[in-house]
Amino acid sequence: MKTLRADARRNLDRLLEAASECFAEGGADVSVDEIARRAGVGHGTVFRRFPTKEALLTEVVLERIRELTRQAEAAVEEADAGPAFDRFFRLAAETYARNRALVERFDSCIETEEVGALEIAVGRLVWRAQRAGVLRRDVTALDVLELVPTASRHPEVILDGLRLRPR
Amino acid sequence: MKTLRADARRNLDRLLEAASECFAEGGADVSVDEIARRAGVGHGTVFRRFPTKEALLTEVVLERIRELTRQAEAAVEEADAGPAFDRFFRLAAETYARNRALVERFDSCIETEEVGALEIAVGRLVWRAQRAGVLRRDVTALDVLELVPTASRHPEVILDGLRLRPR
DNA sequence: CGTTAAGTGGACTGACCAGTCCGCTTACCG
DNA sequence: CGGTAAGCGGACTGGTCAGTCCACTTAACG
Repeated sequence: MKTLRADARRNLDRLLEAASECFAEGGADVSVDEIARRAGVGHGTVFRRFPTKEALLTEVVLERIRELTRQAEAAVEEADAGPAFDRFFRLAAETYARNRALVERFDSCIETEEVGALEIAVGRLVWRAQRAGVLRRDVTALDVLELVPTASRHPEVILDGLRLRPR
Repeated sequence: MKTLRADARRNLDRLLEAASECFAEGGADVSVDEIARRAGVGHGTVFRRFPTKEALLTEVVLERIRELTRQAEAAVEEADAGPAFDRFFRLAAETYARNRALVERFDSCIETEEVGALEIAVGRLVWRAQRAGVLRRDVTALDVLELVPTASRHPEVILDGLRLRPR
């Protein structure tokens, strides 16, 4: 993306901000008009930056996924594998709880680089926790990611279910 | 509802059948036209039986909930509380997995008699399992029902999380 | 400044959809 | 049968929404 004029840059930032809020609160069904209004621009402006509403939605969802990836990568650096996994898991659950669009559209992003990177990072977390004997052996990074959405309401139950049972 | 003419009765049955399939497969967003087409009736017919699309959707979802209630009530009669709970839980998870509309609309039915009856039946199952020492004490019937949707993909993890940990 | 290309926003289009209406059809009952 | 009310379905309406277009505005640069 080449350099934008200053006003265009400002509008794009406000647009992404507004879209992020709207999709988080109302899910994928909020109208482009609604988003444009919240950003304080005309809705024609939305379509100059993004060819379709879907493209805008995808960009917003991918940004959330990139954030999760950063969190997972940070957790991998922590000393203690068990708590590191727990912390990431709870944090991811909160992120999902605050982003309806993320829940609704995660699946349609499965094939993207971004989700690939997230899976790798979470895979490391999972591997370390299993190695440390605090996580069941039969779950993969993808399983963990699939469990995250529910975990916002019942984190203790899910985390208990994920822990390795002492014999 | 007074007695319908034979053809009207037949159309109503086909309509409910078609609506059930459509909402299960495509969620709440399938159009009334689509449902009418699948039922082999004109869409005007839909609106003579149900004042709004929402009313039809609610009827379909409530029927699924009544089925779950019957299953829960049957499970309460079983001798062994632990397996009875497990079986119901897995069965409910499958029902959710096959019905998008049920997942999307369960919450909006929370105040209905039907969900009340389901909560009571599941409450009995929960109580018996807790009494038998195989289910954690800190979950309610509503918690269990909230966990069901995820359980279609990872039943072992969720069920393990729900089990009482031996000290 | 003045020029100009980049940017803007709102009017417009076409598609879709829930819900209404009414002239035609048909099951039912005497 | 034949009369009739119940039932039917498709044309129609009004509203919403994604996406296009173009006359106007403005940032950027010499």
